[in-house]
Amino acid sequence: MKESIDLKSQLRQHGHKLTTQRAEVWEVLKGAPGHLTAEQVAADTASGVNLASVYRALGLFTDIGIARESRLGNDDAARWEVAHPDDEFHIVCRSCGRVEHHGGDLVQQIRTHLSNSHGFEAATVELAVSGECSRCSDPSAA
Amino acid sequence: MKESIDLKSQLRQHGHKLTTQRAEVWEVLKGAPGHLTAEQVAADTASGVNLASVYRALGLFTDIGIARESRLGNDDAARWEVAHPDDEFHIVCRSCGRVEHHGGDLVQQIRTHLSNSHGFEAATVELAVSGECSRCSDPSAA
DNA sequence: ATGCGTATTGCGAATCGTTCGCAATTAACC
DNA sequence: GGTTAATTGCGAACGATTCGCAATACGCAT
Repeated sequence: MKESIDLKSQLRQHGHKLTTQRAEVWEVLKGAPGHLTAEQVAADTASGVNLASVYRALGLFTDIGIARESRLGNDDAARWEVAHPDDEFHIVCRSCGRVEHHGGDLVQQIRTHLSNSHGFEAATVELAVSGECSRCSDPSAA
Repeated sequence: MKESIDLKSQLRQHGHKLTTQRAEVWEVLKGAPGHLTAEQVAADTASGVNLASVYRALGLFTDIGIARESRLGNDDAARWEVAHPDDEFHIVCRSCGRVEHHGGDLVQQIRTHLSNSHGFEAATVELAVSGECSRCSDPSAA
């Protein structure tokens, strides 16, 4: 079977080593439900990878394109997640605090619109929406 | 003639005083081309308002809804601007570094899409796009 | 398997943006 | 003009992130 992303080869491709710490950080990131702060990642690593090293690993993953960093709404700590193949965006429910990912073509539509109407070629599209998720605005949907 | 926003009455409405510092911060914000960091605002005030006070003023303006805070892409400092009546979004050119505002119905489309397809009622929509603006991707447009 | 050379780690100190505590000041109302 | 509570300015405190550097571990060749 094929793992979504082969960390070792990705690192090698960019001239970096596969270390146990990087592997652990990657595992945590892959296994996490949503976005994690560096601190959360550090706490979840099997051997308690040093926070500074976690930052370095996450920064590296982001640089080589296998992770994505984002700074949601009001929060002041950055969060990371595995880079999904396609654009996606976050919606933050301000009632329950949940952060959900949304894929779909919305971001693609945004790109198209910007390109057509404004001649702007979007490299990254970061969309953070806060509001009431269906679960919170309509309790019957719970 | 009618000023876009009457600072004094806005403050009063929410039980706050109009101080010279707040007025200066407001002037800077209104007169600024784009988003400013707190530090930039402080530097631009006529009498050199203290940075902490600038933060307090900006926070207050944001709370009462007459300013808007945002944290663009890679930058790690928050920026503020006068709250425009409608949703808008920022596009950051990674070549020239310019930050442009865009109004239009794009954000409204996003709201509609989220509401219709996901039952999510968006309160705030923050969209930050980075890429190449037309000026940079096509030098002839300069 | 072993050793080498370099990338990487861990630690603590440094940095940056932002907030806090508190004494001195000042706006709003009489 | 006087009273009083809100606000300012300052410097210290804070949390997130980065940096410097000695110790360590990976990848490669042997």
